Amino acid sequence: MTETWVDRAEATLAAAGHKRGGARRALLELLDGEACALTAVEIEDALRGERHRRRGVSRASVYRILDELERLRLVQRVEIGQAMVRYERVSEHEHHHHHLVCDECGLVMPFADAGLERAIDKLSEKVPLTVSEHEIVLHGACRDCAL
Amino acid sequence: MTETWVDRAEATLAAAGHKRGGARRALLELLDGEACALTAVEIEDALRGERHRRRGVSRASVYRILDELERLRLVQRVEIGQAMVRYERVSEHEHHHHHLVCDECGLVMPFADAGLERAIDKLSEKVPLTVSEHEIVLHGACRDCAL
DNA sequence: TTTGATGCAAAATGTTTGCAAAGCT
DNA sequence: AGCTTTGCAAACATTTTGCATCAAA
Repeated sequence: MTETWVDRAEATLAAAGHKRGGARRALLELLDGEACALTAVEIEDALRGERHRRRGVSRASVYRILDELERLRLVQRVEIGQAMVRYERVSEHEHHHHHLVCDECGLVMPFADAGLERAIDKLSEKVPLTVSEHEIVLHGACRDCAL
Repeated sequence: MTETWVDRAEATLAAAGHKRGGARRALLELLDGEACALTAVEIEDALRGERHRRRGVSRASVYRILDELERLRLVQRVEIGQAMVRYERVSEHEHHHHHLVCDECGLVMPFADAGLERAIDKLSEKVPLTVSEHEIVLHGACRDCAL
């Protein structure tokens, strides 16, 4: 891969008429390194922590930036029934995935399944809605909690 | 069907040691008549409106009652990315269904698909989680909004 | 030097809790 | 009577907004 997600995001933002900004850059870099969905508070905390020489970003900015990234389809909202919304980057190359949620401890894991995607795609054409996205969440108990 | 959902709910509640109450009864009757998921506020408003000679129920009670009904698996939470949680009754007889959401106008519609359920059930066994429930949401534009 | 980006604080929204009054058994 | 249920208001948590300041082009 020659273009990182951060690069694509920056390009998309520029094309949409945005100037650059340190807070947004830090947030993009954080999301690029995350495998799965984070909440706004988790993002804020991760950015405040000094690891990776990142700068702190105010919560309002976290929300504003995520909102704009979502509008540009660079991140997607993931709702998994935990009161808080989660966000994760949308990658062009990687496989689309969904989420497993442990209702005991709150653990969130990604999963992907080609058969399921096929079933959803086929279904999407038969439904009274022009489908643009779909979200699947499996709830249950993770291995640790199921003991 | 000889037993309504309201009857089953009342019986389940009684078995769990609950006394009867007018607010809960009104809420049960409302949910029984609803085809799809409602938010707490929609429930409160529907109950305040005098149609069906229903009584008003305070918002705190709406939440408390829904919470208990969810614990008893009489209603289920539905999260469809609209900031508010929705609730709908769980029927033993009717087919399990999922949701279509119009991101333009907020319309929520139910749908069911046996093939999809099969795919999910099969998948549920292969995943590192003891799956108890699943939720599928298709987002897009409804017929009116897609014009 | 104009326009967008950001931080801070206040406000708005959705949900939960504490407590006293009312209702069920 | 002794318990649960309910309403009201206050508390809470998350998200959004207003406004002044700062930074990019």
